[in-house]
Amino acid sequence: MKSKKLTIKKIAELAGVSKATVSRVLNDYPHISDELREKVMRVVHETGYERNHVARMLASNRSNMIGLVIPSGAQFVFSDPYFPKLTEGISRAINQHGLTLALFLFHSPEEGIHTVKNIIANGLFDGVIITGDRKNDYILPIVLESDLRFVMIGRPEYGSEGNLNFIDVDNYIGGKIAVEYLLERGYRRIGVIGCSFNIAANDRVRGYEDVLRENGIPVDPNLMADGDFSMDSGAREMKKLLAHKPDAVFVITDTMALGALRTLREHDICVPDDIGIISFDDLPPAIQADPQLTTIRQPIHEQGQLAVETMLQLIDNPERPANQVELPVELIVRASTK
Amino acid sequence: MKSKKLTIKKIAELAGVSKATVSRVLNDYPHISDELREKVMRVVHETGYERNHVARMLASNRSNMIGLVIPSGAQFVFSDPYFPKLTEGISRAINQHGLTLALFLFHSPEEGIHTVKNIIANGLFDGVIITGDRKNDYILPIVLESDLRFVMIGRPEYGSEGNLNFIDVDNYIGGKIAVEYLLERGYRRIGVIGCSFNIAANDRVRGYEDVLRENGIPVDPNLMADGDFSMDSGAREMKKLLAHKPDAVFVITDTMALGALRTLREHDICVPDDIGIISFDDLPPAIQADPQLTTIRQPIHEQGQLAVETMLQLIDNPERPANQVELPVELIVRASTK
DNA sequence: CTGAAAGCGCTAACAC
DNA sequence: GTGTTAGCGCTTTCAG
Repeated sequence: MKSKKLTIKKIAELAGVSKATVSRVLNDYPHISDELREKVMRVVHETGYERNHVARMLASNRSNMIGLVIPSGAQFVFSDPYFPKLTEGISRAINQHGLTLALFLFHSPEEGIHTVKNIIANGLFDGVIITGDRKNDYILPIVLESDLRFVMIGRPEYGSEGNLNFIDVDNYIGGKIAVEYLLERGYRRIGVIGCSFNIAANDRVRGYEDVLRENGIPVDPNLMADGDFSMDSGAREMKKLLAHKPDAVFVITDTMALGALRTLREHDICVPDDIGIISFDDLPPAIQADPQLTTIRQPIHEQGQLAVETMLQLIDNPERPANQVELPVELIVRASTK
Repeated sequence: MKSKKLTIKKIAELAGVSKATVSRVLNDYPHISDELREKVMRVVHETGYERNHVARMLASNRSNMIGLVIPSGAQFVFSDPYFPKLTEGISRAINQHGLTLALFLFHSPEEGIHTVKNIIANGLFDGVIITGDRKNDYILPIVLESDLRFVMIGRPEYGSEGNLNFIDVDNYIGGKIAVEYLLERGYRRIGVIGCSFNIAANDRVRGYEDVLRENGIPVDPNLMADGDFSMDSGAREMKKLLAHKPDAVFVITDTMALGALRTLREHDICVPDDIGIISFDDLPPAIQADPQLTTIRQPIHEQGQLAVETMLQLIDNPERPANQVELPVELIVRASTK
């Protein structure tokens, strides 16, 4: 237990300079004589002095803390590996830039609203990264009212992009690629399991519809099911779809695809021979599945990285035009399609 | 965009009292006249004033921020649902107590050491929760040197508990229960897939060994495999075990059990008829598995909750005797045992 | 029970 | 280039 009480003042005394000089040295200011810089740094190293974050925050109005807001009900957060992976990517970037990451999970919309209002009010964070591409997002309106800096993971609803910063993924193209591949492999009665309340999911389904139309195949509502991102919903919706005998299904999430696979197994329907399955994400479960999933890979890690970098740019220059990115996706062929 | 610049000073003026009084009201001080209290609160509500966190921190030397340190390589963090669930539980408790949670993931030991040193140095956090029950923990020694408050999730190595605060789970008992159940169901050649570098895993395996001995069954090293918590290691170790023809295996983690199941499926070995599988955790994959896993449930959520509460007690009273808890576990029978 | 005033440790003008 | 001096917004003695 060392009870240090080193302040910038003490360092200044020891080095025989002013507090201001110490501060400048520590903040890498341009015009300082090498002599003083060295003198200060020596004392700093000898004493093991570290600046007090809080005092810096108060004086500089900058905390180097970024919040990660995950409004989705907490149940999603640990039932779908998407969020852990995203968090991991963000954390990596955060560490690289010497920031610290605060995590906000909500267990009810009320909690979310309350917490976000708090974040805004106490002005502790340099900015927040907001995940979730739900339609009717309840967080966004609150944040928009404030002057809290934020970047979104996933796009806002079409038409309301304004000059919001967001990092999205090419969900629409991904949907097209998936269905095009299915057609290419000879599948014809292609179903889809989507999720109506999610923007990304909608985009993927839109890709599905467009490809069918482009190929002169009618879009059959009977072949379109509506899940909720959970594995169970995948299983349930697949069951419904089965009644209409699809020969392939585009499940817009690996996790839901796992559920679909379960249903298929229960019905002794062979994948990929009796029915082809293609999904979206390429998370670990895609490989762990049996058969391994053909899927559209989205660069989750990169999304996190980019979100942090965008945040940093935003902090440096609040006036810069918004960063609106759509990261490319990639077809990964495995064993769930023939 | 409302550009509020409400300070305690302004509130004091509006309410016609001193800053100190406002501060006292806001901090629920005991002896204030109802009249003043009310006057202040009215102004606060009307204006929507919120205290500035940072200023409070500086003045009070308390941040209400708790760090969650997850030293395990980041790959574990998103390949095993354990951490997401733990994080979720902690987050819930954090929110309930009006704290904020900072998340620290490391991508290399160096990063971990550096970050932890930083946490200690800048004195920003009221305390940290440290997960991971690795033997030879590299974080612990650093933290012990400092006066940073911390509570561990998972126990430290035996003999070094001292007066450390930790929230563990009854891994040893869990191991015993698992193997006792296997014996009860008539299995006799029982193998185990453990993990040598993890304390919790060791405890579970110790339970395994002891039950066998207690029942006069020799502990056969050939039936003991060493995984690393990954699904792949489960698959790999099961393959090795197969050479020695176990009729049941206690896999000390759901995730590894999933891997084991994969191997078994590949070899057309039927679970639970040809071989019984029992695991530990009871995470979502346990239900998603085919067959669903008989497993020992550990209360991950509760662990998080307790860790936060312990932290809070520690902050209030640093001198209190250490809280060393072992939460009970529970047998959950499903379909992977006959 | 309430107010005045002194900091918490640092940064950021402003002078020199 | 470097030092001086105000604060940042709040809590917390210390009087009264």
